[in-house]
Amino acid sequence: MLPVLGQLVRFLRQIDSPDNPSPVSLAVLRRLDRDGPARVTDLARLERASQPGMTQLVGRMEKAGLVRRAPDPADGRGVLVEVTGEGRDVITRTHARYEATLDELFDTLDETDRAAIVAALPALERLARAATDRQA
Amino acid sequence: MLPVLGQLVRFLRQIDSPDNPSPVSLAVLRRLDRDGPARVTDLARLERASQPGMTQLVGRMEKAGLVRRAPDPADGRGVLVEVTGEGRDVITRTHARYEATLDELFDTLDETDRAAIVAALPALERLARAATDRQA
DNA sequence: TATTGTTATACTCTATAACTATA
DNA sequence: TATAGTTATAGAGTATAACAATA
Repeated sequence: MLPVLGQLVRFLRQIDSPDNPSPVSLAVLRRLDRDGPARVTDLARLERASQPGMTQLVGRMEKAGLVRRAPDPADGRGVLVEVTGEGRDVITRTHARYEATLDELFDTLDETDRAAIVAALPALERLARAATDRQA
Repeated sequence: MLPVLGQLVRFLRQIDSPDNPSPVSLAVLRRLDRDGPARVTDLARLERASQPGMTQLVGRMEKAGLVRRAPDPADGRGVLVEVTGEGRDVITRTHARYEATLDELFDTLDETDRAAIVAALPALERLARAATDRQA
């Protein structure tokens, strides 16, 4: 199972594009889009990155216009990171690109295989959630 | 489907360990173990890396004792890269670690979900192969 | 000339340690 | 003192360009 997943994801990652966000960057964007603004410390913890690493990533993303920083009104030490419209566009474009490639591969399979994968998706999603929860 | 795969694999990658080979490094080790010695150029092509990148990766792996280099008797320009016993040990340990973690997650699912995933594995494997073939 | 591999160089990403500002 | 964030610095990983050796 493991080599299967590894092959798939390394392939997806190699889909080149002008604005190819790193996996962590995309994960941060998706999280901000889904859950709203978050502090650097929380992003670092949730994405299993160091706090300085997250500061730097957020810095690069801000420079690229994907997020913006604002002081946390509730805590003078804190910073709230928020996704921008351009950040949301990147999420949309990246997902569209990946989905298109996946669909293309998917179409090379026969009906039986496609049905088996579709039937397993909810279970795989729960497996992924178990993995995520285990981290926290 | 994509976020599911992304979550799973990023999680697996975060399993920390004293000797955590990079994904490409592990892929090279597995290939050498499965198919025998290979030239740098072929490894670069097969793993979608640049030739200098593969030279450097093989250099690091050789330094770590995972592979050895030997002149290609059939071509004075070529170098044959071969996995060592220690390299095979790393494959075994890494897979064991990953499989153990996957099993642990797997056990949190109910019987229906587990069956669905098991049933989809051959299809997922063909999907991964389609991805790999598309590269070549 | 073409191919194999390496070296030179640079850039991205990430980490640990040291520091600043606020609680 | 503890926490939030940043800066300083270093290392892994990978790329393109230039080079050396062999076909």
